[in-house]
Amino acid sequence: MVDVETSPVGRATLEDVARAAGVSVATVDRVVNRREGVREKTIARVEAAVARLGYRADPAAARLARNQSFRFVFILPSGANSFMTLLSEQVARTAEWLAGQRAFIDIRHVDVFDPDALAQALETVSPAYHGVATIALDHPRIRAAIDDLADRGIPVVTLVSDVPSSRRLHYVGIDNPAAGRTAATLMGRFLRGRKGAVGVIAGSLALRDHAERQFGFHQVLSSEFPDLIALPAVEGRDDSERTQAATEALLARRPDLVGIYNVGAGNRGIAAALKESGRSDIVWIAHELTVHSRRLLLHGVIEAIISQDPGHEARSAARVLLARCWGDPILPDQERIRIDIFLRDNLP
Amino acid sequence: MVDVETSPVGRATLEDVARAAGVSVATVDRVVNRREGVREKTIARVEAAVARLGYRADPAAARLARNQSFRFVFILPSGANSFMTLLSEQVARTAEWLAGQRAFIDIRHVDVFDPDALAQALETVSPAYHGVATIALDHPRIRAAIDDLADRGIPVVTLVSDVPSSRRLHYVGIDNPAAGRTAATLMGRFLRGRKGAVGVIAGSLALRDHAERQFGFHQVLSSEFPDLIALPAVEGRDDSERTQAATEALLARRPDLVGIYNVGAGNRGIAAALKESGRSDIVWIAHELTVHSRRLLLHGVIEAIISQDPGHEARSAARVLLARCWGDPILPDQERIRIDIFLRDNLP
DNA sequence: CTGTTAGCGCGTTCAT
DNA sequence: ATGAACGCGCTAACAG
Repeated sequence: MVDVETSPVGRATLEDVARAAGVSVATVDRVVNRREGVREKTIARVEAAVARLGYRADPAAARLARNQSFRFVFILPSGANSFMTLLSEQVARTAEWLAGQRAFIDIRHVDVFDPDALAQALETVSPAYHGVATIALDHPRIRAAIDDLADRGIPVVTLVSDVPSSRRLHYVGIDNPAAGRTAATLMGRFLRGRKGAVGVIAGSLALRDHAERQFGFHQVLSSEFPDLIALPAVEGRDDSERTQAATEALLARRPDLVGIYNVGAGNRGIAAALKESGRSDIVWIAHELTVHSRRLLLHGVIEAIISQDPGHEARSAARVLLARCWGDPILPDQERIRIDIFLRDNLP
Repeated sequence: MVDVETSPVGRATLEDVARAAGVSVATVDRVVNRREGVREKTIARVEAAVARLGYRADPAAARLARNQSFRFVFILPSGANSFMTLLSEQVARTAEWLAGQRAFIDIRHVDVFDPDALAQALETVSPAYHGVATIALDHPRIRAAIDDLADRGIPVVTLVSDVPSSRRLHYVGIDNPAAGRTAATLMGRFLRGRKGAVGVIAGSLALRDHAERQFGFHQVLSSEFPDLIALPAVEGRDDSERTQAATEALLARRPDLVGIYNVGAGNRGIAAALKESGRSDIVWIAHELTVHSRRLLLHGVIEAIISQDPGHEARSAARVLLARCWGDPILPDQERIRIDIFLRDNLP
């Protein structure tokens, strides 16, 4: 019981510092918050007192005194697959939480496959908002709309899928090429000793996250697992029926199919096609933990799920926006969204 | 751009409610905080006003007015392997964060392999503390010490390794049997088509987390992968040298060894033994992402790492303790510690 | 340049 | 059973 790190209890207040430095609270406030109009000498005196007393501002009191509130708008896809529904729910929860921090979230839904609709939504964001979070398409008009908001002083956070060339404040989501590589490594390892083709299904390669995953997957599979051939991606529009049709075509075309990597949604369609075909030895890796993918994983139909935590993402987007409004720094560690791998054994 | 969920901006205050209900703020406060001494009729009137205005207390103002601060003590192992060092760092960071919430953390270090030292540390916790977090041993004297603290009104949170039969407030850590099962599934899948023995190395089976992981691993490996034989666990005391010796003995004893599952620390010892033996085809799965295990994973020596996020654990323990002090509910979703799987592709 | 002071929304006496 | 008033630590407007 040596080595006891003890923290001073009972913190110093602005007034304590003022007294110690022989100045008024207003001056201390100016120094602490780096405002204009204080002599160098006074600054030094105050800073010495701050250091000596170990003063740290009480954020609760500051927030109360500042008495501002903020409004953010989250623009989410309306074509609600299970993952997007989860995300919307988590945004709603986050909104409740935020209300306690004097910040408020409005939610708007737009068609994610329609760049014009999204662009228009972004272009018409009311100046009453202090921040925007959205699942963006990487498209020139969207990029312009984001840059425009930035010019108007409204920070934009991209969620789930990034627009790297834009002036968005921050991207909240996983590293999608890495997610694709992760899927490829799992696929290759799970298929050890087998030869054949691996099908890749995406919602749309116009979606940056899907394209990036696909890219990472092909990269690793072709370089590390020469016995496996990753097929060019087919598109299922994140929709069960179309995905089922695409899978059926794939199964018919490739009798040598040993694996399927689904980059997007529509897992129920794949399950149906697979069941119907009777091919039970196909290793299937999917994205996003939802009620459906979870069930398929538990039944051994899906072998692994690569996922991202929608709750973490919603909270992170809100924290980043809020930090920006308060001028606080963000903690990159806490905001980093992990690439989760779920097997049936480590399901939450 | 239909479907716009708009939240009311500009929240109602206690005073607004008081005015609306025709009473004073003190009375509203009594009703809202469920204090004694208000007539049924008045309560009803106030609650109606609360509902009508959608009043929600401002936690910042409440904390400020209450003007209390709390002290917690974290009792951590002194035998610092890399993971424990990471955890200590994260606890220190959390302490900084907490200071902003008017709560303070002291850190104590004790020998984790000595139940008496830990028990004594717990038994002598000063009544000045409002909560304790510790990596506990599951041992009668420890259990008694925890229950004792609970009797004294000091809540205890167990970290990383649980003491389920005690009256601890909460366990912050992963589901260890599930972690073991996860390791087994990965091991079995990665070894598809191969036959042989799989070695299991633990720090000590007296540590509940290690024993549970070992249990889960054996359970799944024996039931799902009949070609693989999980050997009884050998102990390495979470120490590199002893772990190296144990691994060398294992390698010598079992020429049919195809896999190693290390439940605890000491990975550098295993790496040394493996290198020296020249057996490069052994699938090795380890626990906890540290600088060492990370390097081994990147070099392809370790195939997968099962991990838990020490930053999340430290913050979670603090949040749970704080929530208890404030009488706030905890959000199980946010406090659940995930079983992370890292391959070289999804490293943070 | 620096000091004084009135709130911010809620908790908590102390009166009534 | 209810109300008035002060204080928590900080910000901001104004005074000097």
